[in-house]
Amino acid sequence: MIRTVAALKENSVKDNNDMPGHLARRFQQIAVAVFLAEVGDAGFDLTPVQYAALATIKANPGLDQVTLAGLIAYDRTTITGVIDRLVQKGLIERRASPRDRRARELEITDEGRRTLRKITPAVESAQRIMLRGLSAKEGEELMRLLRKAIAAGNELSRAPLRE
Amino acid sequence: MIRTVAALKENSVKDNNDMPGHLARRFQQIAVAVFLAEVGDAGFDLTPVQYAALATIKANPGLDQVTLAGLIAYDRTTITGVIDRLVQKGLIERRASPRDRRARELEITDEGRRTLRKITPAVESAQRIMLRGLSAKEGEELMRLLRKAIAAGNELSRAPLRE
DNA sequence: CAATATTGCTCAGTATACTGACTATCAGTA
DNA sequence: TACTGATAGTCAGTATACTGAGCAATATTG
Repeated sequence: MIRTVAALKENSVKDNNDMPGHLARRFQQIAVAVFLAEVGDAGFDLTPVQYAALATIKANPGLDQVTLAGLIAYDRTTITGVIDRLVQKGLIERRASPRDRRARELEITDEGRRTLRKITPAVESAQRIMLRGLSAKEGEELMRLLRKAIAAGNELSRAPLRE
Repeated sequence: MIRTVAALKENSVKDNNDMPGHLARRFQQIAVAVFLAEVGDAGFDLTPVQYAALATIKANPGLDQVTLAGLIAYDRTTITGVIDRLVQKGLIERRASPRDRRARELEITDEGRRTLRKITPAVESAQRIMLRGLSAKEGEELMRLLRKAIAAGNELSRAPLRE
């Protein structure tokens, strides 16, 4: 099918399916739904955002909130609530940093470690399901293109990735 | 770099960059930021979601909320607020349907039409910017793969696309 | 070392998204 | 026609995201 601006009806808007922004929203919507379904079926109550935060805290013990936000590209005002909920679920601990009294150090708890371990199969299953329409090669290509587009646009959002 | 499960450190989680769900979130985040920046610079205050709704209402005069939601894959509980805001901005009108007293008919106003026309360059510019890291061919391929993955996962979210 | 700038975090407000429940209405059928 | 089920829309509650503002503490600099 021809999909160029010239081919569109006069006065008409580009079809949603030609808008990368719309496709991004739609794919993300499905990705979240699949994640929640798989994780929920496995008996856990954790969102994709909470999972990424938890996994990153485990991999970087004692990191502060801003660093965590940078590692997963969350806004610093968003991370506050995410951490609140992880603390409330007993999966992490938040305590004042001894070196910088502005900062809070984050640490995973044993319960958090246990949850992370048991939840992993469901998370991996979810990643497979959200790509189920694609061949393995296509899935890899999709991820490659997303990574490339994201790298080029990193600084355009308020919450860029910081290594 | 080798990116297989077997190659990961024991006990470690997959890298975020290997998670299609994470990449989806990140790309969408950038897409929204770029859209708001371009549209804002052009002097308009419209979100991606509001834009898609407005464009779809224009293309389908008199449609009801559920049909609109289906055409752009929004949840029916989300569309209520989106429409509220479009009405409040004077871009659309919502009135009771004469045929079905449960339903509301949606119609674009002249102001909405004018806005849509003037905003289009900014919207198209935004779509280009969010793909600026990719060649034209890669951009097309990314959209193709997203469309394919979305088609296969359409029924997995609460708000599937309905033609 | 005092003034200034920057940083870490939080908060209030707004806008998607979704869950689950509810009302009003409509459609199909016994 | 009375009953049943489905549908259109809304609402309350929760969880991302972001804007913009603000406080406290640290870093920088004249």
